[in-house]
Amino acid sequence: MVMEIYKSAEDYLETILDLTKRNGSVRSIDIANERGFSKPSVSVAMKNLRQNGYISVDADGLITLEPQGLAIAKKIYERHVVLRNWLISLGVDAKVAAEDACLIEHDLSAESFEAIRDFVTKNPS
Amino acid sequence: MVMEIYKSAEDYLETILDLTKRNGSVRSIDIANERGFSKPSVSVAMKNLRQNGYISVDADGLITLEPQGLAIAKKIYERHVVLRNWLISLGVDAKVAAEDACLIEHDLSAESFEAIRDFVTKNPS
DNA sequence: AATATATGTTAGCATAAGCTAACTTTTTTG
DNA sequence: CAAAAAAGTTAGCTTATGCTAACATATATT
Repeated sequence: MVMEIYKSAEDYLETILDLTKRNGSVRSIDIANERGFSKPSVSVAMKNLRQNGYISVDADGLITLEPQGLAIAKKIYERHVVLRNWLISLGVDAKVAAEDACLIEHDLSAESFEAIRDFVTKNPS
Repeated sequence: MVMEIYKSAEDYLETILDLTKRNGSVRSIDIANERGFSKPSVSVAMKNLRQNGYISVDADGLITLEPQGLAIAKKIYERHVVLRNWLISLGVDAKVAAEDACLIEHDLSAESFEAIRDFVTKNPS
């Protein structure tokens, strides 16, 4: 059975990567605070990610990205950065650009994303 | 109470506008065939759109966009066209561009959409 | 006219993803 | 050390949006 990865899972993995970079370590409560979700919502989401091998959680509750989870997190993170920078280059406010990047970073096909990335690369703002 | 309009509702309204342009008239079954949804799914969705004043349905089952519904349909349709053309101008395959436009046309803020529209207008492919 | 097909509806189910309430467990602090 | 605070979990609810099964109604064909 092929495990499908959902938008919310992608977002959680991206958030874990982001918080790891910023704070050095991540636990459920940090994700809840960062995203504005309740503790139970994050708890259940982490349980799913753990059961599917995307993350591991040590005895102290510290969350680590497993290789498969890290790969997804990096992919979404790259998309986020590229899309945000591209919108900013078109004159969109940085905060709005970041929000919109969050909303579309999951949906774009690889083909479209790569076309945008190439465009941004060739037309630096 | 402010009625919130959901992505699926926006998509249905856009589909109704599209089919009206293409075929002259629309009924539930046309939408089901066009979108690949079951008849009951469309039936329930049309009931909601009707109850919220977005569409009307005559005795023969022909669907008409009411002013509020038409406004939303046009908005999403314009977004679709602009986003699709923009992706095509970046070298994305037309079919993929249309699919991706469908996925992101609901999420973009007005600010980002207008920035893209301006860019496309000033840089015709 | 009778049967077959097409269309529409209702009821009930599934799933993703959030929530609160209530609980346990762990950590901190006075 | 005892009490309080913080963190995590479980159970059960909600909502959007799709589905199938079963039925009703309308249209078309023999």
